[in-house]
Amino acid sequence: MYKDTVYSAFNLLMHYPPPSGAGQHPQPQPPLNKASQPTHGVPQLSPLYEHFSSPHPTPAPADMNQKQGVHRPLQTPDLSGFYSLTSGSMGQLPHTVSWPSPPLYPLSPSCGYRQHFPAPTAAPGTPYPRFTHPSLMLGSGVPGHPAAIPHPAIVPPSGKQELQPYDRSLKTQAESKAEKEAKKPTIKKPLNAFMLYMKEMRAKVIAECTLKESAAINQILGRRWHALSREEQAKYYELARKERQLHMQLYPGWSARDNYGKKKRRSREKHQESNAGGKRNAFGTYPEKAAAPAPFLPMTVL
DNA sequence: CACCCTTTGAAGGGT
DNA sequence: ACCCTTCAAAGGGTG
Repeated sequence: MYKDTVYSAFNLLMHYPPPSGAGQHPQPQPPLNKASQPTHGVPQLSPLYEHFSSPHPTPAPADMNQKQGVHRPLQTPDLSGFYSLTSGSMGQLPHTVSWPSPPLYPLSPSCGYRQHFPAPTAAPGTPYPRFTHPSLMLGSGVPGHPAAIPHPAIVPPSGKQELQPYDRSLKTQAESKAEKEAKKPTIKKPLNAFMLYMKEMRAKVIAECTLKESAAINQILGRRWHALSREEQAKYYELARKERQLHMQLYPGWSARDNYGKKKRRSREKHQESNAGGKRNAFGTYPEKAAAPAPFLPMTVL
C-alpha cells in the first residue's frame, strides 16, 4: 500500500504539471549549484567495440572543439520553468555531446549485448513498465508527515532499517559516543538523473536481455541513456533536481562529504593495479580500462 | 562477507 | 577553471 501510494505520487509528479503548450520546453538555465562539468575519461576501445552497434546510434559530437570523450550533460532546467513552461525549446538547450564509452561486455544491436547471450524474452507488446522509483517520495520523511516514513536516503550504517538495541551498561562514555556516531543513520546522496533512469529501466533491461549482472546491465543502460532524446533526458534531470532540492530541505547541513570513507573503496593505486593485472569482469572477460586512450572515432566508422 | 564491476552525474577538495 | 576522487543503485562474481 505504501509503495502504491509512493508510486502513485511519483507518477503524478511525472505528469505534473502538464506542459502549457505543445513543443514548449523549459528555458535552459545554468546548473543549480556550481558550473562544474563532469569530466569522464577518454573512451577506451574494447576489442569487442568492433562488434558494437546501437539501435539508436549516438551522432558524433557536433562541436569538435570539445574534448574528446567528454560528456557534457544537459543543463538542468530551471525549476521555476518546470512550473511555467513558457518559452524556449529543447533545441535551445546546450548541446549534449554524449560519446558513450565502448562496452566492456559483449553487446548486441538489439538489446545491447551480443547475440550469443540468450535472446530477449519479453513478448512483443509487453506493457512498458511504469516508473517505480521509490526514492522521490515527496512528503515522506518530512517532519510532521502523517506517514512518518523516513526518507529513503536515510539508511542505517548496516544497511538495514532496524537499529540494534544499545547496551549502555557495558560501554564507557567515549565508547558509547563513538558507537553512537558509528550507528548514526547514513544519509545517502540524492540520486542523479542517470541513477533515476537506471532505477526505472533496470527491470525492463533485465526482462529483455535476461541478464542479471548489474555491471552488464549498467553498460546497456548507459548506452540507452545516451540514445535518449534531450527531451527524455530532461525529464530525469528535472526529477533529479527535485530530488536534490527535497534532500536539501530535509537535511540542510548534509554534505556528500559526510559519506566519504563509509564505503571502503580501493585506492587509486589499487584500482590501476587491478586493471593492469587484468581482473576479470562479470563476464569473465578483461576490462580494457588500462589500455591507451582511444582515438576519437565516429560511430559511423565503427 | 566485503569488495569489485559498470554506468553517469553531483559535489567537494586540491592545484 | 580544471582535475581528481567519491558515492549514489544494483546484484552476480570473486577472494
